[in-house]
Amino acid sequence: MWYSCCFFGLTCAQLSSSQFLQLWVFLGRGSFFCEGVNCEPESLREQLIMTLTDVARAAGVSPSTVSRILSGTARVTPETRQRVLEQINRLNYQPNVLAQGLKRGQSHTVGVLTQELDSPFFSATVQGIEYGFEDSGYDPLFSGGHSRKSEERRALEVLSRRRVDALIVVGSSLPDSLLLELSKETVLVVVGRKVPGLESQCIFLQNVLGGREATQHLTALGHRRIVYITGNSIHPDSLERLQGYREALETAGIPFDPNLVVEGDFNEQSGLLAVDSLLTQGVRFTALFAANDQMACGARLALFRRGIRVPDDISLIGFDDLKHVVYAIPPLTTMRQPMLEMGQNAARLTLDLLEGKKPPTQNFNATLVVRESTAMAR
Amino acid sequence: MWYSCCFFGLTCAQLSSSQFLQLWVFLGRGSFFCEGVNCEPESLREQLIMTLTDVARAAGVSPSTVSRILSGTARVTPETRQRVLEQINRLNYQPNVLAQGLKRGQSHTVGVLTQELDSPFFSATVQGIEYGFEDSGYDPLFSGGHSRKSEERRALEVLSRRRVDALIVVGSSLPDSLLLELSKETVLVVVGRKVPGLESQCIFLQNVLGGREATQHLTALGHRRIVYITGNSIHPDSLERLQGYREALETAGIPFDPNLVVEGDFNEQSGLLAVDSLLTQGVRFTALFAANDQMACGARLALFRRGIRVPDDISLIGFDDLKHVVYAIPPLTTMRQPMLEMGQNAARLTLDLLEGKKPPTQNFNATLVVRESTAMAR
DNA sequence: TCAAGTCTTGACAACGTTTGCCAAATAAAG
DNA sequence: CTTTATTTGGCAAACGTTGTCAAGACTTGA
Repeated sequence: MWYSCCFFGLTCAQLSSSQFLQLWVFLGRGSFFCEGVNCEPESLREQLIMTLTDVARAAGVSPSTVSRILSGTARVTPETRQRVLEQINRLNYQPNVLAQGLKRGQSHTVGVLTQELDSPFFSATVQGIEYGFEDSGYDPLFSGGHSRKSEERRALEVLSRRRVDALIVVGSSLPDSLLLELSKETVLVVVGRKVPGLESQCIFLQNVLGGREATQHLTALGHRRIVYITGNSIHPDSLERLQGYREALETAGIPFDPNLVVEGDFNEQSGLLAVDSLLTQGVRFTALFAANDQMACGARLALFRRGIRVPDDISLIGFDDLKHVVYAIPPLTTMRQPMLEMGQNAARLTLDLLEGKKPPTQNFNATLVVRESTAMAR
Repeated sequence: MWYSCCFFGLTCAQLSSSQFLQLWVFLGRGSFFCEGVNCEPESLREQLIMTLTDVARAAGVSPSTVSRILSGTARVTPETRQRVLEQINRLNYQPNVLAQGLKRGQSHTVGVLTQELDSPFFSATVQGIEYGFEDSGYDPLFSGGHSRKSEERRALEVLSRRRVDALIVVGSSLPDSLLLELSKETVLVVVGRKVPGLESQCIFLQNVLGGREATQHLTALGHRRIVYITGNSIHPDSLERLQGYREALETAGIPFDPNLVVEGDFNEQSGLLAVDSLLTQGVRFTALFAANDQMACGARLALFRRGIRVPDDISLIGFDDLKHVVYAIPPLTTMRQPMLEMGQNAARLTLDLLEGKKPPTQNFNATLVVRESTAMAR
């Protein structure tokens, strides 16, 4: 590649890359832009990373002035500002965030601790977070603790080395106590989980309400023997939805039958297994409420394998409203969880907290979306 | 909050947070750790961020020594090393990556430019990338250009401000020319796309092979009227798979019928629409090959709505092998695309490139996974 | 015993910013 | 034409590292 550039009035065309570099080094970066000097902007822009000092030299002012203009805390003549801005543009200057971070003692980065990034559930939340930080000056730095606890601690370490200004924890298997500790050291927001003593910084769903509404939908359709497939049994989401399930049963005057509650782990396979064991045990039921859509899909397949029709024979309702369940066979009735919004809100909350504001806690509710997997009980 | 700490033999219990801080500032950070001094490690560890200088002071050596020990480029007495290591551990020192980056001129960060993070396709790749960088000392920094082009340029800017050492581009709608430019300035790896002149840094799938194999599977089952639902028409993936489709048709001695090729856009809805229009037009076919799983799901629903059975009436094959299609009704036959592996490989390749190695290009092939959505033509 | 090495360590100057402070330069007031 | 405000912009010191250079301390062989 060849560079053509002119300096001190001299025009040197066709410098090789290395010649160019030598010259550059010899003269010092700024020399090319001093008064009377004219340089092919393209080649430079591509080649080198500009610093604030370069800009200053090019505009004939001191670095401080440039810095102040950029940060807005400047009282400068409009014309100086104009000149500097011009050079910034011409040289395509990008401030070095590392240096800024070092000096200011903050990295303008927010660490996001997630579990599996590939779970459809988490990825929606994560995307919401991304959206939420757009144009805020802060960038999210994702670090996955791949649901193993030791990994999560390692991930936390990575984030701390990068001096993140705040932390968003999505789900996570970290104990409440550690999160409480963390919240003392740094700005912390928790998504999809309710940490006692930290409620104002938690973004979570009204799960018992959701569970109740899902079950009510089924009872309203005349179902009385309704199976609930739990998620990972220690997971509060699952427990709370179970609570809602029981409440709805009670208001409908249906006695709670422990045999109709069967354990899953939030994955498809567990939903399939749950239904299988139910069916082989000969348990009778007319509707299924799965603690999430993934298990509902698994359950659906188990029913399909046995030739049981949905919703004609058995009604099925899920939870989350994953993108693809609109195209399930039949399209799945489910409780929509506004994951994108929750993620966005987490970002907003973090930003507010960083600015010292104390915004009010926001409640998120699951909403029933009726599709074709539920029908009147026969 | 109260701190209790002892120094110079004196024990001061119950210092308030501000008193503690005053003392700290007055004595200088290191003072607390000098010989004969004993300090509640917990409160300190939580409270302050340790610097290399703190560690040096605590261990009674110079910062340079600590730095050398950490970077391994040191010849130090074992006992000094021991002493320093002890302090590092005790103070829970985490190096400041920002400062390191500034000094060394590299951030140990790799920018990852993606489109929609919520697409199941991309999220798998992204996770692969994450895995690939684990324990490498480099961290991926994700930045989503939400498939709008202007966004992508903005994202690129963000990454450049953060002085990323390398760039991984996943898909992206950025023009080839720009990628070529970028590859001159920085280490660049492209995933899921083949940029002419940059093949050795591209991780892509042998799409025509995949398309051919998918179609061959159908022809082998006796199908002769096979529909191909394209992806976004300008997308090379879709075009190459079409190419494979045509090749397979030719070897099977089946004439190519343009009426059997119908346009989609990689989303579920377009698959549904495609089948709908085919059916209302009265086009006859016995098998469907969708350019990705999402469209296959859409197609499946369209067939379901019309009471057409899969695979009894019509066979259906997808592409990608998304996680959830194992639980489709019926489980979907598809071409598995090793997205996780490709992501991991992208990370590895980037790492190698950063180290100046020139690893050989790797080929990725889609593999047929037969499930229950395809059957012999009647 | 001394010169010439080897080893271990510390001082110091960067890296690219930001910011407090201070000195010109200008404008306003006497 | 002073004196006093007010603006404007430069100097220099950080921030937490790293790497070069050289100074001591200690060996070694003559």
